[in-house]
Amino acid sequence: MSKAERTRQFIIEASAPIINKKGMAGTSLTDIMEATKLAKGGIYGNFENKEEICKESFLYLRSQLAAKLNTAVAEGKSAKEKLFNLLNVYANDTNTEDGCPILNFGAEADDTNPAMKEQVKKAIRSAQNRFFTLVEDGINNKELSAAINPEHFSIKVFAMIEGAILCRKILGSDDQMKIVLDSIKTEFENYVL
Amino acid sequence: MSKAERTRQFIIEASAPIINKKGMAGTSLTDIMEATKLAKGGIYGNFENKEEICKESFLYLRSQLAAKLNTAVAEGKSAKEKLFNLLNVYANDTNTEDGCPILNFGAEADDTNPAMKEQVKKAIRSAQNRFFTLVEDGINNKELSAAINPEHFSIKVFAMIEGAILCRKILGSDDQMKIVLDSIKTEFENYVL
DNA sequence: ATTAAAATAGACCGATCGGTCTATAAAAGT
DNA sequence: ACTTTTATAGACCGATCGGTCTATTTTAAT
Repeated sequence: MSKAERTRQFIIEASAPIINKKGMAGTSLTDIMEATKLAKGGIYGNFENKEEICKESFLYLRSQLAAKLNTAVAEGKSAKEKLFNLLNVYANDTNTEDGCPILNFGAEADDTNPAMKEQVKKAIRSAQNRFFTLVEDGINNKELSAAINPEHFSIKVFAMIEGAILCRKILGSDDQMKIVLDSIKTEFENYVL
Repeated sequence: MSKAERTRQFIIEASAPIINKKGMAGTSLTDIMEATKLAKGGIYGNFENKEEICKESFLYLRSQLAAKLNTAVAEGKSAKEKLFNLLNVYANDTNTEDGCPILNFGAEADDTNPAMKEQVKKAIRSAQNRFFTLVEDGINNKELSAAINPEHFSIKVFAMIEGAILCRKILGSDDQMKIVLDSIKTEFENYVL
């Protein structure tokens, strides 16, 4: 990895949490310069513009979270264990400390930034697909009743979790997240054979 | 209503949809001047600063949506009808065309604007309470089984709808919203006596 | 160690930001 | 109709915005 590549990566990792917190429009280059202790030249030698930093920051946050979620699933031995592990990642608020990047970037990008919106779209599909595959595999393995609809379940669960993340941030409490996750678990249990 | 009061209200109504779309940081005074066809003096004669415009815009959007939702509930004759009417408001995307203000303002305000965050908190509580009261009344009226937990139900439903609004905006499709709302209806039916 | 290439600092740019102030215009009270 | 009060236009402000460019430093190849 060349110096520039390392610097580029360093800038992304330093900027991502700030942009996730303050938003794309709300984060200035000064913020990024302070976080990286780099001057303008150091930043713009590695990125074309601020938007590129935002995009790469989102992709970084997304991949970081995805890695945790995928590991959680992989470590589960049964469909139930996989789902519960997965939900527990969301339950642990240090994993989405500054809020879910899908929610943060999505809410800002929807009407203003089509390229970003497209990236968020991919992230949503991928997150939902993680639930979908888990359930579908469970059915195929005869671990789960065929009565569960993988598509509907994955959509509902993802929506509920995103909503709960919003509530957690604004209300400043885990209570509702716990209720939501417990309810998902309870419903899921009905389909475990 | 004095001229100033009317102008103030006019500014709010013209600004609210823009701020809801582009965000607080993303909306400039130039945007507001263009939308209102007013000069700086006209704006700042009626508001102390941009933040006040943002706050009032949120309150306006919130009350507009709340009015629709409350009407929907009021027009229902049974608990079931009330809930279904309520859900149908969310289903109709013209009502949350530029996204739910709770989601838009909440995602932006959480880490940067404590005063705004407080307003969003109230809005969440109020939205959840609408579901809660509806269910509780239904139980008291013997319309609903006491097996339904009003608190859990209201939290789950609110979270799911907010998540579905996000998905609708980003995915550009109503499909997931429909699935979510249908699923809420189906679950609710289990408790209708 | 020397040199060629790559990467960074930071002065600088025009544009735009939110916000102020005064002179004018529009309302409203008499 | 006249006057006083209120409200708005728009020039103006310093600060900050994202971004460029060159001089210098750092890295890496020889």
